[in-house]
Amino acid sequence: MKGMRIGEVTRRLGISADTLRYYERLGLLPGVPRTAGGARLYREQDLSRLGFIQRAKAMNFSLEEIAQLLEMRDDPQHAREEVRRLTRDKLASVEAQLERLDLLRRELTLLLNLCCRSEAGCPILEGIGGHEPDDPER
Amino acid sequence: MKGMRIGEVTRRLGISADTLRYYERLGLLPGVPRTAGGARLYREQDLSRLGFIQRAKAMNFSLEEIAQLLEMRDDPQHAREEVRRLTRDKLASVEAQLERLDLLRRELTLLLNLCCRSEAGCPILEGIGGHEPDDPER
DNA sequence: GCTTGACCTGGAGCCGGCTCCAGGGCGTAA
DNA sequence: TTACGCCCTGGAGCCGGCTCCAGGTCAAGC
Repeated sequence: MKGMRIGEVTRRLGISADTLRYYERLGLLPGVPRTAGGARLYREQDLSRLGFIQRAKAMNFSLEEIAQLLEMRDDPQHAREEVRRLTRDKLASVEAQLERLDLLRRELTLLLNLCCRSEAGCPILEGIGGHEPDDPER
Repeated sequence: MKGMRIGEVTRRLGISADTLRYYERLGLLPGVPRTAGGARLYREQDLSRLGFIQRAKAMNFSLEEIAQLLEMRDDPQHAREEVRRLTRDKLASVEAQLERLDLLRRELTLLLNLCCRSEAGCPILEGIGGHEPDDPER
């Protein structure tokens, strides 16, 4: 047995067959051999590559970025600086997103706390809206 | 003058005319009056509604959620519980996202630090990949 | 009357990342 | 031989939130 078929891979890695074929079309997974009948036969290195893709995805890298990382993985000699740059950029964007979300969290928390204390009106709607709702009578 | 035309609104709020019409199609902005010639005439309450939409968007509410918030804003009597539920849900999802991102930030930071110290190999690629890259020779 | 600019409409296109489908082939078992 | 399950392909559809386009109307200025 020189490899496993696509159904086996979906069972092992939890990636759908459609997605596996999609990755191949994108060029993320080149050179997967076939049976005489045309079925894909994934080798160990193909599974390893797919694992890499899954972990990079879990780190919020896009498929395009993952394609770059894979290129570097295939040729690590001249890659270190680039990998670091990509990683630094990703870290920066993650940190920016964290900051935005943290601000958002504080605002939402504040609104909820206000809402618990308020007797009349809805502080959440007012908090978002600034002022009174539309008055259709005027 | 009973209102401003769409170009004026885009200048004031920074929302494109296409987007304004799109919001109207979605039902977020009903009942905008027209000139005899068919041009939209936005009133104060329409601008206020658009401001509400912008702020809710900045709080990561989707347009669908914003539609619900607007309904409640239009009828605040029976809305408080629902607004609070929506806000609580949003807060929960923001917190979950924050947690994921914070983990990610720590992993990326760790990889970058490793990379600065390492002499051979690329700890980032190895960190994502687990083990050796594909060997095309075998 | 003509040009210019702002506006209108319905519909298509874009992004990323899948997901689904029709219509076929391959291989094994009964 | 027929049925079944797995696999193949190219292409379309989906999500949200716009964005763009062609072709038309309206209003003001010269």
